[in-house]
Amino acid sequence: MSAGRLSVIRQYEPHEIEEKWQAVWDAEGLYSVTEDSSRPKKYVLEMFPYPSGDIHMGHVRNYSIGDVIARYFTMRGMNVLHPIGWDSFGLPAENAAIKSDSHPATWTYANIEKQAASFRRMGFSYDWDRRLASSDEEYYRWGQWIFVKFWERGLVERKSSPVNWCPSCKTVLANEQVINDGVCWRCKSIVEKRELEQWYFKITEYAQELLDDLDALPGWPERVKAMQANWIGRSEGAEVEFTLCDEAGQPTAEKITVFTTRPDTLFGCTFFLLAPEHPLVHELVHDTVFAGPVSDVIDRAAKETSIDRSSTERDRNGAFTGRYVINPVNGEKVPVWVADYVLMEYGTGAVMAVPCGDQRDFEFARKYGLPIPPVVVPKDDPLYERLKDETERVVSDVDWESAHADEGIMVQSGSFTGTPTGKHGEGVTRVIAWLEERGHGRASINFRLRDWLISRQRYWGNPIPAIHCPVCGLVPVPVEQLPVVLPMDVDVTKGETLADHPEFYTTTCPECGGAARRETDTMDTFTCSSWYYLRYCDARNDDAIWEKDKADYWMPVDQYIGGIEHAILHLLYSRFFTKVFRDMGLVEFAEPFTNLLTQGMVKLDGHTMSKSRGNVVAPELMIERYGADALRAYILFMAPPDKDLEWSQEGLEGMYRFLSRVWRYVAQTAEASPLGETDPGEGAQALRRERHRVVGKVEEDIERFQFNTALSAVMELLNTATDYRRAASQEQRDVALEREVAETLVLLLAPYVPHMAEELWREVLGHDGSVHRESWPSWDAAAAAAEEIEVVVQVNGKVRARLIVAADAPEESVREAALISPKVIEHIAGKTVRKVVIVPGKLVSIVAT
RNA sequence: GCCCGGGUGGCGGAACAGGCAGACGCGUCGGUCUCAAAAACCGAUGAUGGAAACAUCGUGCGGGUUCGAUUCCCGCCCCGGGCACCA
Repeated sequence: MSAGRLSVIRQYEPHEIEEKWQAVWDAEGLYSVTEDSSRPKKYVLEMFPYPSGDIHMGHVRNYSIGDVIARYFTMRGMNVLHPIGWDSFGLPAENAAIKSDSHPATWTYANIEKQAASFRRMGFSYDWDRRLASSDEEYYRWGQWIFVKFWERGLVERKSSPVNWCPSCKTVLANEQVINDGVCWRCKSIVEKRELEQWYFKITEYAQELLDDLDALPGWPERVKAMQANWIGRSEGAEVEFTLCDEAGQPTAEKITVFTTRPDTLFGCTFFLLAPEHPLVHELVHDTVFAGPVSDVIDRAAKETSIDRSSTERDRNGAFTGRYVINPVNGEKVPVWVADYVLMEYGTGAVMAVPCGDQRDFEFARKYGLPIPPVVVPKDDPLYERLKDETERVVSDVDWESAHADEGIMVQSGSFTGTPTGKHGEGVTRVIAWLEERGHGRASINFRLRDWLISRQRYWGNPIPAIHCPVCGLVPVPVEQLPVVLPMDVDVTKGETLADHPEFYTTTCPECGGAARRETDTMDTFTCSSWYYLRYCDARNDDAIWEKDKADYWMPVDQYIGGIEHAILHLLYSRFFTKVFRDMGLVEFAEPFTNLLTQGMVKLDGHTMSKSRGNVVAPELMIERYGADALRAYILFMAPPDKDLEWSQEGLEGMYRFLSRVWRYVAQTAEASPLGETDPGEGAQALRRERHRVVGKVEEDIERFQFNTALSAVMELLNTATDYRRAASQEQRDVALEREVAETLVLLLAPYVPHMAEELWREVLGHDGSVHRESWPSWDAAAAAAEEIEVVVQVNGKVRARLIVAADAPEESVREAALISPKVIEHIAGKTVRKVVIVPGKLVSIVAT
């Protein structure tokens, strides 16, 4: 094209420009921000990375999404905070140190530098002044401060209970960190149960609010909210107290409380169950003939892994303890059994068994020959007619195949007989009222959520600031003595932890001054990531965790971007921290992340890229070949951000080709004589319309995160522009319009391909300032609208003709034009037109029979 | 079992809010340029039939609503994810 042109147009060479602009932006401080009350703020944040080594495609995708959003908001006139840091405590550093015979810190900080360099090469618009690493003393000291403050608020607890132990990581794990039926979230080993004394954050105190406030997060994916709601697992029901009897059946002073969602079925409780781990079990059977069989059940349960325990079709085992409890509703003596399907972790570890209404109890009753008296029957069951007026128990067994857990009518249930009932039925309310009046129970809510186990028996983490004093007990390290510095002379290659370092743990009690021992466990790394987004607001503050005004200016995060794998880990913990901070008066809001985008995975051949599978495509290699800009644009072009995508090298080449075409178009436009006449022709008008339409489209698409279709629209604009240039003669070209189109292309692409856009803007188009300080191009809906439009004509639902009509043509004339078009006449020949539907500006639908 | 997603050409994907299914890109095929190739550019590309005009079919399956359904409703199938012996 443009044959005979004398000057040589520069080609698109990403490597000649990318590093150059990265250095310029740094020097100009382009992405440093401060609070500015005159402009609306936006806080755009991607989940900070673990410094695992080289960056991978998942990073490229995550951070490219955030970068486009941040740059777009900046162009829209917002004051945008877009920080980066590293989640740099954690086990992989210890493992790597052992392998390479070095120190976790060496490995960690080397990786941080490596990743930071990669992020710079990608051209991400971070405010590097706010950079942080959670393993820095200036950071983790505030994590310890949080621990002490939580302690003051009664949110820290040290207790003994059955916990998850990962034999490979050699540490305990929180419930949230045990995934897929009992494997460690990090190393995928099968987790064991151990009874250990550990540190907890009392997240359960916030269970209700964590659940309720999900409704206040319309900007979160439904999927994530559903997962959190599931995890919190709220159940409504009642606590019921059963009095324990002695061997002779005489009531004792001891009461055992159970939680049930179906207090309306109390009359059908024919046995009572305790979890094998229940503290009372041993005492009940001690020195009796029942001790042997009960121990068998306990031993068997203890040997099972969580995998066995959760397998569905599983035999239920139990043993009678020889003891009884009294059913409060009818005074009946009910045998107490130990059963392996009762979980110590849920409710009180004791269950009232109602075999007619619960499938597990039903199966257990059948196996051990226990009675199954029906107490809730559906009206269509033959038992209903027989029992509908029976208040006393006359039937003690059913011929059912399974338990009846659905709605029905209460029978054999004393004064409640005849009451309709079910999960939320009238019977439930009435029985609860009855129990409350007599002091046998109360309405109650139970949560599946457990307290957050935060102690870890590993070196490379934030030391728990607590002291064990033989006199004063557990004492927090006073805040003015913080931080408890993690010593660097621990040799993890020899398997050492803080517990092997007397220099570390030997101390004095801050209360009594006596000899004491420092806590040697470190905190779960998820405690570090639960508040980093707040620290970015005031990252260099040495006097306070953050200045409240700064946090209140920037927070909450307007757009958070990260992987779905944190749906109930990091995202739940961070919500909890934020609510506590609010109660402490540190912030004014209750939720940290207003909008959440969970990006999909990057796959190759249908599998996630992984070193072990050997299907990793290295981003660095792609940058070398095609430049960071093409990589950024391409990873966004492949699919909407929340969907998984399949990597394709050919596709990346296509993106590079597109960028080269943009480059050529802009370069040729910049060279063209600006003296061209204004071209009133249809081609120029169409191009002008397309320019306006595309700006509007790209704007709309970015705002709903459809980066793929936004880029498609830019491609369409380029296609229209090159078509126009080819079709228009040299003399008639509207060079001013082409210049406008070229600048528009550069501005629209600036968030995606920041280096190329900058080079074209400053060096090729000759502007003084950075394209990244420019405003988003304006557009006008009227200018985007065509004067003439194509209207489709359907006859009986099939497209038979197309009409070109004026955009403002009245319906009646469109109707006439449709009915007289030759194709339509052909298809309605011999038929009667029954109906004509006109959709303005779109189509005419003719019904003829 | 319960709760979320999803199913559209050879491939990635598009279709705002019931209105031309397949935008845009990849791949493939054909062409221009070239001694030749690469690059670049131009054109074709859902399936079937046809030389073509065109016709019929087509968004997981079966129904329904509607002038008109990828879109709404009912009933299924398949795939992915979460929870699950939770009382």
